[in-house]
Amino acid sequence: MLQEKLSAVTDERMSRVQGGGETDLLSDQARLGPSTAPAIPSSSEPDQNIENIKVVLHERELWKKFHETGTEMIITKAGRRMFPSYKVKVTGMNPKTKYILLIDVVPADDHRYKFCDNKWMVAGKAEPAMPGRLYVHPDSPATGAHWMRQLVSFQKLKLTNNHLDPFGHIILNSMHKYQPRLHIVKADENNAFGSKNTAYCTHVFHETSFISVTSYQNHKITQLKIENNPFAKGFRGSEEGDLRVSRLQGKDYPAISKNMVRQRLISSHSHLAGKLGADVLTGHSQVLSSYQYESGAPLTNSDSQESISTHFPQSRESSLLYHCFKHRDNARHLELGCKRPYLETSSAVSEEHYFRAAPSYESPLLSHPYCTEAITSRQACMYGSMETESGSVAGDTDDLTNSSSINCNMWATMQPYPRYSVEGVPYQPFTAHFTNNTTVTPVVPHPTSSMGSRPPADLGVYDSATVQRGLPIIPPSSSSSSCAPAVRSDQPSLYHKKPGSPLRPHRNFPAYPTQGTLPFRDPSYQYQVGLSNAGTHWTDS
DNA sequence: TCCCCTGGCACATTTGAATCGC
DNA sequence: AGCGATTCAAATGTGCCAGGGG
Repeated sequence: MLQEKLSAVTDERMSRVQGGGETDLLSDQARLGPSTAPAIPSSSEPDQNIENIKVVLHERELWKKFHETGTEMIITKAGRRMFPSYKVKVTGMNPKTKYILLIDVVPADDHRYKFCDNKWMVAGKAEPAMPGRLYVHPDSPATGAHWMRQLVSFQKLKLTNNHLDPFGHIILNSMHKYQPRLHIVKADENNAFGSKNTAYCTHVFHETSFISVTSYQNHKITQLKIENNPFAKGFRGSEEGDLRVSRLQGKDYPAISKNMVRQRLISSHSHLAGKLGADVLTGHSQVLSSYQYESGAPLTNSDSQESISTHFPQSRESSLLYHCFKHRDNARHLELGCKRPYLETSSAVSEEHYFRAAPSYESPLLSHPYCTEAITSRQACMYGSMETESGSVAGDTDDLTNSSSINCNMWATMQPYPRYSVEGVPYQPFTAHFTNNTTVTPVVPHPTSSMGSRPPADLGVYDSATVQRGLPIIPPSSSSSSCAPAVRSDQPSLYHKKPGSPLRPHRNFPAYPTQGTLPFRDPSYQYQVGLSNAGTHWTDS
């Protein structure tokens, strides 16, 4: 359910906020003016409005450094942390209200890239999207006071290229560009997942976009990592960071890494080209910059040969996508929004515990940066078949903390390319995983049935039935009825519907960890199979 | 041949248990 | 017995590189 809610981001109001890396809706409105930023709906509880939450990216300058160079993130089979790590300072929360903070990583476009001539170039069309997953902050759910008390760090988030990753890491394709997004979900006893008052907002910092790689391509990025990452201190010690290599190889002379050679050759050979690239960075790249992305368009230029360095503007105001969504209407809207695309569900599997969401970056959102009350008419599909479970659970959740068994959770959701869903690109199923302390989850998949036989999410598209049950299904090759932009009418469909699509195992989960059976530090511990239902009670952390 | 990925390596940091003293 | 500080080993996180596969 949460997944779907989050996915609904694409179909909901999104606003672009600039400056300071802070998602300040009010200031954004002031900047954008009434035409693009409707006044915030009045509320009887202004302090509790989730739209008042401000998020500031920690170490934004460092992020910008990487961004200007072209951030690369290593992905490995075992999972690799992000560096810089994703940390934010949150303000504006209601100290007593409980929130869930989570991150997903969505494709920035549908291109595959290659590092050529010292810059990133489009190398073709993106491979099928990986199974979408969410990383829920271990402290979730926690009170606003908790989140605001200190920096919120997502440093333990890991990226992997293992399509069958059993640890719940975020699965990405190598040589693809991605954009992390922060979601803040308001959830407490009176406003839990699945409730009609559920509210959440999404924050996107463009500085945090990156290209996933299995080994660093840009030597500058390598150096930045070495210089700034404490774990890479062992590679410091020389200006080029290659002294260690010489030591390791027992050489008396500094070794030149392959990468360095390549970089230097490139730079010397294409000095002019590099200059041109720099111009690109500083020039029209800025033009391409944020708006395209924010508007839901791919960041990359349509020209397949154009350097994507344009996507890493050298300097620009920190811009981010801000999306605020709030359920004020009854659940009917949500249900309608979800059911419509998935009506012809093949109720086949009972893996109804996965959330799927189909967020998109459709431009219409920009034109209506924020509009909470008006959203109900076009609620995105945020709820699958959560009603049943949520309803039954809503009241026995006081023992969330006690029921250590539900420490981790994971669910699938749909993740479309920003605007490609219209073009038939299959949505990615999302699998969120709650880390150890998470006790509240939108849904509770059965450890054995749901996870074990889970369809593959890498190409996942859900039919109407599976969506309601949270079941990923094989993605249709293309579907015009799929995405929000295409169906953005009253019942925006964020999912591709392909009745009869066979279900495929999401991945080969070995034995799904059961609650309390895994060592706390065991990676798999984070990925509890079970997802508690919506409407669970929140406990103070 | 080229590009990309994998696994192993050495080094640094982090974590947590064990120990000690108060 | 309880608490805090310290120590130390294991676990974890890094980038680099050789080698392999498509």
